[in-house]
Amino acid sequence: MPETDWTDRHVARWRSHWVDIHFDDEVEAVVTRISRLQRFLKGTIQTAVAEVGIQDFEYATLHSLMIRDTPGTASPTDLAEDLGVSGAGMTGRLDGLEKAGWVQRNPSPDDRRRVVVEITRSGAEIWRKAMALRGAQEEELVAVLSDRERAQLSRLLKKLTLWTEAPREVQ
Amino acid sequence: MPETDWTDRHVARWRSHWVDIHFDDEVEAVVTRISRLQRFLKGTIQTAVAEVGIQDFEYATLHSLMIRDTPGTASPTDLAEDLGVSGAGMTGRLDGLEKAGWVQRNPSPDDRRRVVVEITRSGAEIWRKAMALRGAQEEELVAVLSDRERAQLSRLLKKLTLWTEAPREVQ
DNA sequence: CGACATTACTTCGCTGGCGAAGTATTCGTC
DNA sequence: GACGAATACTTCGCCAGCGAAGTAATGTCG
Repeated sequence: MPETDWTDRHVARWRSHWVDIHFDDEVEAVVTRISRLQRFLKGTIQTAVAEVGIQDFEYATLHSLMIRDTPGTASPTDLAEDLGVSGAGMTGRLDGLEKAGWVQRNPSPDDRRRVVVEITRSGAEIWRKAMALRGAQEEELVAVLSDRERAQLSRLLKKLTLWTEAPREVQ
Repeated sequence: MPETDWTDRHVARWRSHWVDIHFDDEVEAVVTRISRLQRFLKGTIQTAVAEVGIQDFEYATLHSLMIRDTPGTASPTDLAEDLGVSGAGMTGRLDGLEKAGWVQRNPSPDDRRRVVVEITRSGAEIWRKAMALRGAQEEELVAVLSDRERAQLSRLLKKLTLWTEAPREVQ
């Protein structure tokens, strides 16, 4: 008897209760598993950042600062867009990060409307620590797949992301 | 030249900037793509529920009520656990849903501490409408894969979810 | 050059959600 | 069967984030 995961049980339940609603098992399974994996990953980040004494949204902001083309520096607007938060929300985040000494806000020399956010030494340090913990947990997860499977999964996921990222026609 | 997605560019950027940090490209790619797909799916739900005039967390609560073994009825605690919100948060959500007439709170006959949440006719109706819109968009996404690829992806994802759901040893 | 639109942030009022404390009920056990 | 622990919610005070309005600087174009 093959092992079942939460999603298998979910789909079976659905099948028996909602026979009248149009519903593709395989689609629902893929979508549900992606959601559940993301929930798990969110949990790993949560424990990783808690360990170094930082909050998840603070880590996310530092992370976004570090993974860009100009590592460690960006405008509040860029960060807000990357992280999917509003401008107002980013102002609040930066207030907190600045008070904690993890970033610094400087006026832009070219454009006096602009602000340049820069990560500090201690900000980069705490980010690295959280990164390491988080990375280790992610590797543990993906380690259940062989190299071949990992590449296969990556390829299939990329087919989906390419579609989501493609500019959509406006009807 | 093969097409690149956001994740490819992210990994390449990482490679060039952070050569000193331990980092597995394939792991990062898988994890990042899952996150980005989830973000996309969250967006599709957002537009679907907006169309029927309901908020995402309201939809999620109704959904959780409907997909369980006893469709349409549950305790606040069950719902809170399923949805990953606190008890206090669930009280707030139910207050809103009840005021909108989509659920009803009744005292449990067996245990006077308990509350039985039940979906109303209009609650079930609005849930179905949102479901249909959401389902259509998800099918559109997964349709970029062939049947064979879809099954393959589902199988690989299941390998991961099984691991995440397995009871972990306490060290 | 000057008026109007646009851009880049910040402030403000409000809302969803959290953890802790509170209330009521039921369970366990001596 | 009485008393302390556990369970099931709700209330309370607080915080992150949102949209809208506000402020200041820069573009645009007649």
